[in-house]
Amino acid sequence: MPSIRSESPRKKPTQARAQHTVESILRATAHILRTAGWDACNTNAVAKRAGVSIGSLYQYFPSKESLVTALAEEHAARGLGVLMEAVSAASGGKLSFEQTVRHYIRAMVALHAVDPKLHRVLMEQVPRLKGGLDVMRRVSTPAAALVRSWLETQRKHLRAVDLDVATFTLVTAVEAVSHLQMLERPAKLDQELMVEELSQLVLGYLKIPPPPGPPGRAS
Amino acid sequence: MPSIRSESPRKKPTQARAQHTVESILRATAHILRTAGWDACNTNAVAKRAGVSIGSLYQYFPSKESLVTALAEEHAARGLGVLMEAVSAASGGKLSFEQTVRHYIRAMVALHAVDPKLHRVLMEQVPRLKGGLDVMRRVSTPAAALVRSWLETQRKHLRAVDLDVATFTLVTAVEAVSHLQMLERPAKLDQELMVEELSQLVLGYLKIPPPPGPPGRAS
DNA sequence: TCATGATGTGAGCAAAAGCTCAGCTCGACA
DNA sequence: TGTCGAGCTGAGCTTTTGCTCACATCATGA
Repeated sequence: MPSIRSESPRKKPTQARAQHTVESILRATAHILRTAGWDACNTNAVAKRAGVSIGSLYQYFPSKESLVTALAEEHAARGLGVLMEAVSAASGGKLSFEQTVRHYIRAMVALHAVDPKLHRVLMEQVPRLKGGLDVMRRVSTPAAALVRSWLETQRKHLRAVDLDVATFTLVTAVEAVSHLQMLERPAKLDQELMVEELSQLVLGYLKIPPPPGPPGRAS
Repeated sequence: MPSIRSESPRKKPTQARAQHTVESILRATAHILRTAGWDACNTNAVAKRAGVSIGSLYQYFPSKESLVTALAEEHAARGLGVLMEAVSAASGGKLSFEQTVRHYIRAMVALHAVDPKLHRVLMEQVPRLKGGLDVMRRVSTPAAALVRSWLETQRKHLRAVDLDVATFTLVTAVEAVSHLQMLERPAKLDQELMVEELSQLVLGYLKIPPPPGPPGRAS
């Protein structure tokens, strides 16, 4: 394993044939990561599954890491796209605060349902690859900004919170819970219930608490 | 990399000298994982850092995986111990519901502060190792049971929730948020604030909501 | 003191996997 | 029909690394 050997930028595919080759390679990588896991994902196996020679693979991806990173980038872009779509769909002003939260959460839960196994492998392995942290940041930063700026417009519904802190807490919690739910699929906990629970979690955290008094509570 | 070659149980150390060897090996493994990461953690490097020969390492750990798994087991046991301690410390009946939640969360946040880098590597890599999922389960199952059984005693403070679902949601969210906070250390978000935010998150999710009416809220 | 088993050593084997390169095919264009 | 370059091939080189084994050393009980 010669670690970092060549970091020269490889040629970009121009002809349709080459586009197809690159696409096959990425699809094969995703398939192997999803079904056989990180350890089984070596460049020879990817090339074989893609139906191209190992040499072709290295024509477009200078290293194994760059291959996985490229796949992660694609995966991340898709995720960010879903979030942006959800935001613009909810920005008509027709939905209440509560309804909007539920809408976002439903989008996130649905996103995690798409390809949870691949998502897991990428989340676990990409951060330690060269450039992997950048890939992660290129999604998480705008995603957080999107959430934060929405929260900003909803100040009147919120208790006194620091928006940065609240964004961090909410994004992390929603991501983690919906991710793990997809992987472990606990009995009783289907997607729709998950949306409900996460909405409770988020709303309970954000909403203005009632003045203490009447409602039955002890201590 | 001969994958699975020998799975024979290796001898358990009996003399003090051997105990020390085993301990050195585990400490070296932890050190390398923490400071140099998963890729740098090969058996030769571990042996070198531990100051023992590679042969000695294989006398006690039949494979690289068993070595990491053993470390994970130790790490996990420590974590479960902290939780159990927190539960017994809070079981005097002197603390209110809110105070107890805060007490648990403080313990969890403190736990994640101990060795976050190592924790991250183990959480990311152990699940895919042979027997790794069992190690994870041997902590997460009793931990969840502990939380669940406490919630059960607090029914009168809770809104109508399925305890299994609530346990899953809370444990996952608290773990993920405190873990990520330690790794990213966002400005503004110190440990004490984290405890506060997570307590808000958990209490907002669990507590009986107020009857709709007077308190200022829109929509 | 000696025997015996536990413990420690490290050169080196073998397999895995990243990656190269010399030469091939294919297709667009003149 | 010929040229030229983009694209494709796969045997095999090289490095890494998990792991073995023949031998040395240590500790303990008789």
